[in-house]
Amino acid sequence: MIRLPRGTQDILPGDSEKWQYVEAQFIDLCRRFNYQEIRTPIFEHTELFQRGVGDTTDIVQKEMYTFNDRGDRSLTLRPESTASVVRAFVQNKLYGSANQPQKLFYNGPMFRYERPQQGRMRQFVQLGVEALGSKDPAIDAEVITLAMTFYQSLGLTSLKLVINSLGDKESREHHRKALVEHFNPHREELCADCQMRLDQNPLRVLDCKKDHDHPAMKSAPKILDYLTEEAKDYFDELKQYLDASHIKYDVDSNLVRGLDYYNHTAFEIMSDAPGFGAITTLSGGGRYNGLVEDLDGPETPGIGFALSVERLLMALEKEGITLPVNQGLDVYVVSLGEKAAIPAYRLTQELRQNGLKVDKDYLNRKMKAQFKDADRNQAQFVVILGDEEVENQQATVKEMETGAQEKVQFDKLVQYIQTKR
RNA sequence: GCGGUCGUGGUGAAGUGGUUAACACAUCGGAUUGUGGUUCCGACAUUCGUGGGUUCGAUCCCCACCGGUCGCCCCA
Repeated sequence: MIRLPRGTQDILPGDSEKWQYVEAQFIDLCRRFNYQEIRTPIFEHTELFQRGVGDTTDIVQKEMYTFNDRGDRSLTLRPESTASVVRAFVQNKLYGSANQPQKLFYNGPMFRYERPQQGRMRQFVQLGVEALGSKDPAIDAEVITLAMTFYQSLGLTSLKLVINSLGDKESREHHRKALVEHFNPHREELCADCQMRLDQNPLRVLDCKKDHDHPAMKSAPKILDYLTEEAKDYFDELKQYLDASHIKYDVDSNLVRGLDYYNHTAFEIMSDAPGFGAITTLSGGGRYNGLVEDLDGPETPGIGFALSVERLLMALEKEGITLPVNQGLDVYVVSLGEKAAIPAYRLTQELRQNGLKVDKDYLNRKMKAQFKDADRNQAQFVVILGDEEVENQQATVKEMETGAQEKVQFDKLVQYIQTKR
């Protein structure tokens, strides 16, 4: 038997309805915020991610699905969407449009070669938005609000929004220097990973869980203390906007995002619902001023976020929230004997054409078994057709909940059901 | 990529080095020639993730691989 590749999953009936529901809700919310959908390819030139996501990131260094096609081009299954959206923005000259800022949303599978575990797949689905062309902190707040509103509208309550500012280029330079100076004397006491981070990306040392309790960690210089006036004002304004819309948040000066392109605003939304293991991050995002230029576009600020549908569904389950899906049939048509076969089929179609959700038996089952099937499908009505009904052109209609049944002329059947349901 | 743990029917799960692999749910058939969600009776794994090895003999022991899961790393 051929099994599916590691880290992928089949989404089967019973679950697929949840996916459809969640995606539909997201699209609806994006429309209300006036974000429009963009669809970009699932694979791109490898170089896009190397330049866009950053060569030093884990994603690029060890998690990409990269292959050469028959024309010997190096292509990569997208590990995230921001780089692709920015590429499309530049290539299609969306910056030239009168429609600024460009507010875009997307929905699709992403691919990362990682060791799978619950909530971490090699193919996973992200919903996200990108807003390009504005550096007003109000739009940062809007993006964060959109994310929080989405989760809340689905009924989630165990949410934790964490925000931080990574500052602008100047702030980061100063902070970086301070970090290196601060940690260098303690170099030998830090874990092996941190020793490497200290050279490559000192900011990440702050994110370490192993050395979390090291005294040097607590006294480490905080990025927030190194922000330029401008960056500080920006962060303060963002907080004011969030406060004004009653979005609760924690400021965590150790929040560092894994991709190179982030600056200023960074945020994560986590779930502290009981039962979650190591993975609690539901979504994350931030500002990426400079990325458009890095990808050969004109100077354009941007901010966005992405959320994982897999983790969202997990969170809903952990909180015991059931989505309003899987409604039953309006009508199940039971047919008995050869004479009823064609009339039953015809009536089934007629009911469907009138907007009703209808099914019938296709296994030539006995009446009892057909009723069980109707039950399994939570049918509100059963229409019974046998020799007698065909003879008189009258169906026997049974309302399942009450058990009451009546004879109804074939040509009155649609109307009868529509008025009774 | 590293470490731990697990892998028995559609599902949840017992079990043992030796020819009957429990049990429950689901499913199907019957009791009840045309009526469901109740009850009773019956059926349902030549097979225990895959491959190899040890053995007279392995689902049970050993090895490898595959897959799930947990932790680390990192993230969505």
